[in-house]
Amino acid sequence: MSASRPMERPAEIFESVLDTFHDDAAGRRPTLTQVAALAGVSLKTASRALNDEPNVAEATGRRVREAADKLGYRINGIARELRRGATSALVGLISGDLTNPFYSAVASGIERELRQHGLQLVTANNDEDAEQEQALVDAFLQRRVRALLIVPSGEHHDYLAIEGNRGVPFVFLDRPPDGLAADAVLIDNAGGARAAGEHLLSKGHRRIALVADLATKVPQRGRIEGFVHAMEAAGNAQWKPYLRTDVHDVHRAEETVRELMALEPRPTALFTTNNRLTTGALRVLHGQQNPPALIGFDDFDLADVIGTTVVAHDPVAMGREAARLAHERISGFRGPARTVTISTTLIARGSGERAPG
Amino acid sequence: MSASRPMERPAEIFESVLDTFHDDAAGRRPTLTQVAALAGVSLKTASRALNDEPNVAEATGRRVREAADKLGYRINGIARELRRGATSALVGLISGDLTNPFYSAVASGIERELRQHGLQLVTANNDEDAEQEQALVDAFLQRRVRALLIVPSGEHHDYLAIEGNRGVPFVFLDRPPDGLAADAVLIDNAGGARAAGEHLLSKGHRRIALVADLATKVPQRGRIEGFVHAMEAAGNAQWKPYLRTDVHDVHRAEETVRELMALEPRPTALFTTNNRLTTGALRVLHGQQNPPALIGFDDFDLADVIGTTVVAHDPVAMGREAARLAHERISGFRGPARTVTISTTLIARGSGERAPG
DNA sequence: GTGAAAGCGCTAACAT
DNA sequence: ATGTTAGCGCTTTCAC
Repeated sequence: MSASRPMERPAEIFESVLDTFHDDAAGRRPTLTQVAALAGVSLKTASRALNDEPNVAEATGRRVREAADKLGYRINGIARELRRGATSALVGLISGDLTNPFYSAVASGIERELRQHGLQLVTANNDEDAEQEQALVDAFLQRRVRALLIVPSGEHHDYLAIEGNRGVPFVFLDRPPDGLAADAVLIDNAGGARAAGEHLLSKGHRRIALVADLATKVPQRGRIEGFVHAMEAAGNAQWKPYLRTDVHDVHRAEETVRELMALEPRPTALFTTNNRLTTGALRVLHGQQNPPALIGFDDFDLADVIGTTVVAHDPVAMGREAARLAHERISGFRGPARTVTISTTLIARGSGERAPG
Repeated sequence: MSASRPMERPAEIFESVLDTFHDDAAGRRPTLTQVAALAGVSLKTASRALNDEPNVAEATGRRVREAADKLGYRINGIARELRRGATSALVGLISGDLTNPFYSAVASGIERELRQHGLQLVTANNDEDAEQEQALVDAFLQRRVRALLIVPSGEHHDYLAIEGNRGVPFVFLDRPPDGLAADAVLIDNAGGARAAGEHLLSKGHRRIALVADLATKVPQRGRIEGFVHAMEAAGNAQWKPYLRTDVHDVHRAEETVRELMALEPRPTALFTTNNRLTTGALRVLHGQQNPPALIGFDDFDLADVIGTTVVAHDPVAMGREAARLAHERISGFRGPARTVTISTTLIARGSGERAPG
């Protein structure tokens, strides 16, 4: 996997490839004018025939269609879009890497919903980098996408405010917009985390470790706060030495869990605040005799087989809802910004039900 | 796990963006002509300035850029593309649903590689349906994608032959093109499956069950044949009563494995030919006392934790290679169709090393 | 260094 | 029922 190059500006991004285009005459496609000529009709009649517009004689229509087939004609969507108002049938999604099942599930939900409305999804990876994200937003807007769905990496989104005004709807997923009013689809992070905390408390745990990702991200903060809330409501302070935040990848998660388990006294339970961290914890804990209890935020494949208790939610539904909100805007809805909250469910599979010590 | 109803946000927040559309033409973006007018220069000079072309006076350039900023101008990529030859910077990918980690990993590899070259990925889901696939190909060609990457569902691809000739490169992933010559990136299915068979034989297994997906698909046939080849080379025929094909989803896989394990005598080992089927097998076998040996084709997340022996390959690399082939065609390469084969590795993690009975 | 005119391939408006 | 004319917003001649 090659390292990413220094960031290009969007204007350049789309030029670099066009420069490499040598041979144009060879691959030039037939135009509507040529179809019309072959069929012996005017441009507009050919257009009418191929678009199934009224007022075309049966025989004329057939002749045009035959000519089109013969030439291998395919309508030029770019020209059509320019003429129809320079706005495409594309909807952009900017998110993290699709190898993360959360993002790919979201993308899948979006794609399915958009398809219902004849819209097409264009995906791009922000590499969890705010600058890259902004460049992609620029690139998409140049492309005249109909809407922009963002699982934001950057914290401040006020640079988007002007765009929202000009009629390109934005929908934020997972993290709320900051600096502008826009539609959003969020997870009930605090509620899910509180449920996890309460569940562990109810099994008698007190020394509960919290392993969290970057505390700068709003969803992570929500999960941390929800957990803390549960602890405080129960008057439990014994978890405090076991708080670990800013654990951002699987490797660091493994290290962190290993360190936690080496403490005296060691925690009797773990709560990991996303799928990556849960994976790391499982790698360390699996096969250990007398492992601590474990609850992970985010459901994952084979969690049932491994027996991992999780705070589950539905990322495909998130994508679907986001696409629905976007489509309503595209269709002309002009109301105030809306927020859809995706609920969470605690699924007990064993790991979260182990008793302390 | 359903979405709650949209909620409205506090009144202070939504005064800003979404309900202000009373100016000139509601959502219409400023054009280069307007920028030029504001800067007091001609259309062409504005174009030159914003595209960093030579022959623009320092001061003129600055004036134009200021005007563009002031108006919130963003170049209209559609108009540019039309003028430059009606071909976009988009590359299409048609595959199965992205919730399948194989497809999302492939998509991720493609996206990363394309980005290096200033190309953007557009994804679409064929729903494993040949008709849907053909419709998507049509849609993408109308969009004037620069290349089309396909993990095909349909068996016959001769309907693409005309297009390939017209300069839109196709790259097939996972399944070879049928009916036309085109680049392809394939997995060494037969080799990987043979290795799995030999591995199980070497541990002393003879009654080995083969659980395969739709035998109509070429990759599945390759895996079945590779396995059979290993059995025949070893002079083993005892596997034959345990052959099960056309098992297409997790649920059927569970049923099938359950049925196999109820046979007398029961098989001492299982080989499942893709990630879905392996998942199904694991659901049935996990926690069983004295489970059969198991090898799965396709690596998967947490296979190390569960201890599942797999025939691994690198789907991200598949995507990367496919994008590379496509980019070379886009850049003018005109040679004959090429095929890249992705190798497989057997990763022993325990489940494939269990001895018979 | 700058500008005027032409036209990419299509559709909308207004003929006929 | 069909044709003519005019652009969509930009880049490409070619002129100054």
